[in-house]
Amino acid sequence: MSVNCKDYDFSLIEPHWQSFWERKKTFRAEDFSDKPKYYILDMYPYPSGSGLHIGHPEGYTASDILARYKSANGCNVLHPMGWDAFGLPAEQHAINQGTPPGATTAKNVEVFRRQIKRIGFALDWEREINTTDPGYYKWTQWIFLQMFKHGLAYVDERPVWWCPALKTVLANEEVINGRSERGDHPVERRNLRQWVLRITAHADRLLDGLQDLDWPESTKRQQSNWIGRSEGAEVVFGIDGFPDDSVKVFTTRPDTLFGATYMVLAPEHPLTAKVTTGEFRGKVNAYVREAAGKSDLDRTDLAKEKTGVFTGSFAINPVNDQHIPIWTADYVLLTYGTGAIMAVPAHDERDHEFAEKFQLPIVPVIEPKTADADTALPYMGQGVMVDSGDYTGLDSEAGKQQITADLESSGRGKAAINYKLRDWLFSRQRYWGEPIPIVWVDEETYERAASIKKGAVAALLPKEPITYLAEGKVLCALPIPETELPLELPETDSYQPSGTGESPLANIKEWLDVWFDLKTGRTVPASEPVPEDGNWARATRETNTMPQWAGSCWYYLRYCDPANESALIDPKLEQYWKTPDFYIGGAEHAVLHLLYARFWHQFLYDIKVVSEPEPFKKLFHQGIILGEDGAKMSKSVGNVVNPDEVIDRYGADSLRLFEMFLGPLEDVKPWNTTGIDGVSRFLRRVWRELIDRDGAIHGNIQDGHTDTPETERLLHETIKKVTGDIERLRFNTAISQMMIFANHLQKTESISLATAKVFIQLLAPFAPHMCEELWERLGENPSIVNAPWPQFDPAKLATEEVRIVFQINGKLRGDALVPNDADEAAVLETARAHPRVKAHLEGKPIKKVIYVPGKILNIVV
RNA sequence: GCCCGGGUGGCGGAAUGGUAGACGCUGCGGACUUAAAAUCCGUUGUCCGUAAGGACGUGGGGGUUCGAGUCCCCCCCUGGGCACCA
Repeated sequence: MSVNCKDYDFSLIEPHWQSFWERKKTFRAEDFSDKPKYYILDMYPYPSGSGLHIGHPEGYTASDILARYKSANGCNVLHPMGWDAFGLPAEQHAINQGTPPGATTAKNVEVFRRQIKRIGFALDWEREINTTDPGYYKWTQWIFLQMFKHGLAYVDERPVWWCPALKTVLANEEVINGRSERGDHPVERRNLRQWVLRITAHADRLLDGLQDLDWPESTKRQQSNWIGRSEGAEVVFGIDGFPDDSVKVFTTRPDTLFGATYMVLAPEHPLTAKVTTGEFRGKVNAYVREAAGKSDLDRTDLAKEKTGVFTGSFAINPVNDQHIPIWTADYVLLTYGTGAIMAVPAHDERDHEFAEKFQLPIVPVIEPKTADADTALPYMGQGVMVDSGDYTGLDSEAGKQQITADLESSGRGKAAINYKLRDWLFSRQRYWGEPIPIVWVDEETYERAASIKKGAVAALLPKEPITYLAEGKVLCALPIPETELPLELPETDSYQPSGTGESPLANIKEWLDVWFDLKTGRTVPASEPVPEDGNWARATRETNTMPQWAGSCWYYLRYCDPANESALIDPKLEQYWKTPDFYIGGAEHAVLHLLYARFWHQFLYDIKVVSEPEPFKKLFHQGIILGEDGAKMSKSVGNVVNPDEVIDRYGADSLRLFEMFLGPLEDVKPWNTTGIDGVSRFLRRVWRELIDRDGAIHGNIQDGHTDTPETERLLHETIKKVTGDIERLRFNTAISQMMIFANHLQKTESISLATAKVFIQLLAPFAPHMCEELWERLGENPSIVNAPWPQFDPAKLATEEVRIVFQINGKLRGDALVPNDADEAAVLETARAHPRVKAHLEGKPIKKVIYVPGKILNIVV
């Protein structure tokens, strides 16, 4: 039923059709439909307290246009929405205001849902998910347990970013220039017990898998750089005076081994203290202490000037037995390679800078091959080896192979590959995250649990126990099996961090200390008596929670089977929906989310939960919308545009249309308040052309009317252009074309009803509310979504005459209409008759004529 | 420093090597109106010219081509990512 209004009153039309779609479940995705499936995924939002901002509807509108277009093309479209709702802000709100994070989150989600529904997206709301629902995070925990079982999760005491203000540990990626990403507080290094995921085990697969993905090249390159694979060799150096020790270094240039004039150990390298000789001990100790106190920021960004001290010892170069001094310097990182380098100042920039400063010898061993090459040192390119013993004269590439092979056969080295990628620090000392489903027991208890045949706990144990040393006692990790999941967050009144590096959960004693059934994994508070049946032992729960990335690593799978209580996803549904066919979201997730999710997906592939090796075949990044002043929108600058206000004033269809009309989807572009008047005018004009002042079909729209050839051609041009532009996500030019058609409509006496309907169909994915209303008023049954997408007829695009442009020496001098099939001679004749062309040809012999049929005739004189 | 993008009217932007500036905004002039809003018509790259027309014009400099915003080389500016990764 259409809306009772005569004018284009979006405030009535939009809510009407939104409720129609909801009642009729218009956008419900049908499991196992015979239609081809098309799965469109938006990066789901974090429901912040400030509500939807103008950037959200950009990507969502783009995916929505595609969803509606695919539906009209006969696809069974899955287009879901959900909430990435764990995270620090709700917890900080709890600390400040005392409101439980769950309550804050629920409220924020409600606001987001209402705001998103107001924009009229073709979403299947029955599949809505929320990462903080126990029914959802049960499976996040389940995946963690599988990783635990397969040896991909481990515990390590390691230096991490500690933020004193937030009283929590941050991941590398949450630290920007030595300050916390959230809150901008200073951070420092501290050693803490952490859960770590072995993402490095997937380094090669994560790199190789990129190849076949239809992703923006820059995003692939960013991931590839992040993984940072480099090939080279590990070389073993002896140490003079320490016959039982040796130092391994990693180098990508084994061909420069003869140019190694000193060695550097990272200050934290275990051998640094050991090889330091008496007279240098004081200096070295002081240097190491100082380095330990420095943040990575100080060690990298600010340390333009290289520092370091000599240890007093000498390393022995395996290729020529040369003794070279061993230094320690903080430009060598413990966490990359072996934490030690051979320094080749003639062929490495950093080593060169260091050698110059400390007056260490610089020995060139590679000569550029081309004569005109820059011979200044350091020379980092390839070339011919010189002063390199038996290898002298070899090409550096060949020398690399040869030296590596020789080192390998003499046991003094081997080919090696290194990555910049580090294992993923996976624990957070926070309340508002998924609890890690682990309890800690002593060694003896662990043995008991491991020995229980057919025990749910024993079935999840990794090959090697995960242990750590606490106050002299070894503690072992036992999993809480699936039957006991979800492990829900306990309720509490205090969300304050413990301040000791442990999460607020550590303060909840009743939850923390339990009796644990070593067979089934059941738990009972330790304050209660031990249950009589079972294999009970005392245990302490893990208090760390998972990082916010966890939930988003697999959410796209859950949309396919959101309510399943017995599996993450039903295999049959996984087979049907597979992975998203199209994924859209911000480029800020180019590395982290997209890399972590790929890692989890690859793991799920290995354990046969999913059947495709990669989660996101096709990816697109929408650009950021800036404030009207060209600056990033921010509350403090006061240039934030609120979508609710835009909808109040112009309607959701205008908002959608304008977000798409601003410019290319992938571009960063400024908002423009007056610009929205243009698209709003366009919509009102379309309405007025089709609907009379009394609300009925306009008199100019006539059933059975024969359109002029011009109208017909323009209609088919528009079908072609809009269709092609949607396929290529070029929505701004699709809208331009529809504006051109509307402008024509206005200048045309009458058009057929059929033509009007086709035009409305083209516009419907962009402005769905108004088009549903018009569709019905033109006599069709809703929903317009179900009408098959219009096809253009190439025959209708052809014209009998074409405009040929005349150029003389490449300069435009006129044009004329010529018959379609005119040959060069005929066109040239027409051109020569053209007064302006004639004037420019006066007295000049024609040297050459270039004729491009249908386009141009260029006369060279 | 390294790796990616991007520089086109007053503004957002459009242009398979073939009419640069589509479409929209703004500005200006006009119609309708008592008035306003809304709507409609015209106009809007720069310079010369009354006009017809001409010259110039896609960050700068060179090149390829009958023809370059588009392809090649050098440079400048700008946005993003990484940053002592051996």
